[in-house]
Amino acid sequence: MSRVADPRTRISLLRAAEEIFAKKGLEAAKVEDIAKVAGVSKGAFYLHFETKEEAFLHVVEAFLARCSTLLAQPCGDDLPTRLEDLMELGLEHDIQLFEFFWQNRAILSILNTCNGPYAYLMGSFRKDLQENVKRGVEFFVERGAYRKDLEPNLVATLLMGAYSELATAMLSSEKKPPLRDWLLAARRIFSLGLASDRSPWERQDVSHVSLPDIPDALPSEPAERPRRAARAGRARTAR
Amino acid sequence: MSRVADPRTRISLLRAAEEIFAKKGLEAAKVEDIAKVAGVSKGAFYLHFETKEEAFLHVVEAFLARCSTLLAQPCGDDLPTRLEDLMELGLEHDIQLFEFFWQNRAILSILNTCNGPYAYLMGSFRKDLQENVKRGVEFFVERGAYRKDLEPNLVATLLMGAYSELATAMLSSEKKPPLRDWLLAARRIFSLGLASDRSPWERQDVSHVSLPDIPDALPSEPAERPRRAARAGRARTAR
DNA sequence: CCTATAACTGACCCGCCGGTCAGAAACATG
DNA sequence: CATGTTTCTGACCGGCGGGTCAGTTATAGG
Repeated sequence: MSRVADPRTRISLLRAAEEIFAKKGLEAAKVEDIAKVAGVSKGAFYLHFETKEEAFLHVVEAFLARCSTLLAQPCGDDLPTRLEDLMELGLEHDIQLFEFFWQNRAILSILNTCNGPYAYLMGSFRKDLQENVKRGVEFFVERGAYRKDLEPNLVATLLMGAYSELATAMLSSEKKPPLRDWLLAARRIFSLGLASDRSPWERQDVSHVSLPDIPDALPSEPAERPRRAARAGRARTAR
Repeated sequence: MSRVADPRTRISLLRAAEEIFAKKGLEAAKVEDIAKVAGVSKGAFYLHFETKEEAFLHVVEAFLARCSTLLAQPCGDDLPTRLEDLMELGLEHDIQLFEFFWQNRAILSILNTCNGPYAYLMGSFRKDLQENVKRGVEFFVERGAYRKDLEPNLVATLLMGAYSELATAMLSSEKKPPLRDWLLAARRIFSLGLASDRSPWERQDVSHVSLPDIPDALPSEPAERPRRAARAGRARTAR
């Protein structure tokens, strides 16, 4: 007995939420819009989510969870011993990660819109990353590949910033950039910058790498006037 | 004749706007709160600004304008010729910039809260920076200090990301960090990473540099429940 | 002190949007 | 097909907060 829920409803709601939240941010996103994009009524939305915030958290937290598993560096004992192989492995890991980011770029761009009470989402994400990168740096320092005098937290901050900026550049790009080239070039620069004397990383040509001329490709819509209708006149006086 | 406007009113309104916008973001900030913090009525606010958005733009754009002038690199002809001096000058410039950021950290943190139709603010800021950094890189490449095979846009992206992450770490710190140490360490790493063979930058100890253990010092208030009162029960059913 | 003018106040207005609920529609089962 | 059960609809509610304006207060000038 009883009617069975259309399994596509929930999924299209999540999809739509992803899209609208990414475009407008949490506050400015309207539940009606989400429902409309999903092709159902507002009532249906509230059958699947208690509040707008719950839907938001559902989308974001699910993404963060998937990120966490991906971020877990392969730090077991089956690591190659040769430095070159280690670097190669790291590069592949980077590429895989960025590939994932590209696939989920809509959700990723939501993270930037988390303000005020939801800043902790972005915060935990960063912390996760930072901790991870820091461990990687320490690993290489211990092995003597990176200089001993480096402050792992500082280096991790720089690395994280550089890579997250790369990710941002990717987000604002229409078509998928040459991730391998980008990440290889980045790794080269940091390898040379962090290497200890006895690390034999040679310089190589990466001139074929292309980056959007300037990442001005921000898909900024023509600034649709927000919320309420604009006022008629100017401020009354008082300068 | 006529009453003269209390000159402190406008200023305290701007101050208050800065504070509230930084704390809540544009959407969640309430005009009443701004007025209350400024110690005037809501009506007074609307004597000085046409809309909430206008006040927001006023605060942000004024800051961006000041940034622009600071960002203009000293690329005249009175530049020193020795590479070491050039680096020293660049470092001083970095320090000055970060000092400015520290002084204006409240406004700076507003930029992150610009979403949707106001994303272009952050966008133009980044573009400005990127363009600037890129020119710097090209300058060093031309002089033979950096490798010729580097893609200036890619390098600029990495640099910008690294430094803006540093700035973020600074923002989430209670007391002013040792900017000179941070920036010196960063410059060392990138110098080594970008240098051409014939650049003679020696490695130096920077182990005394300290960075907050992990920048978890995000001043995230205990997640004050946003906007409307929460609902009582759970979502009705539908799984 | 009187008057004109502009700054300032705060109670009020009103549209938007998060959330609700009575009823319609869909489906399973007998 | 009748019946019970659950999904789904969409008109509706309520309150929050941006914006207004009639009235009050401060000041300058006469």
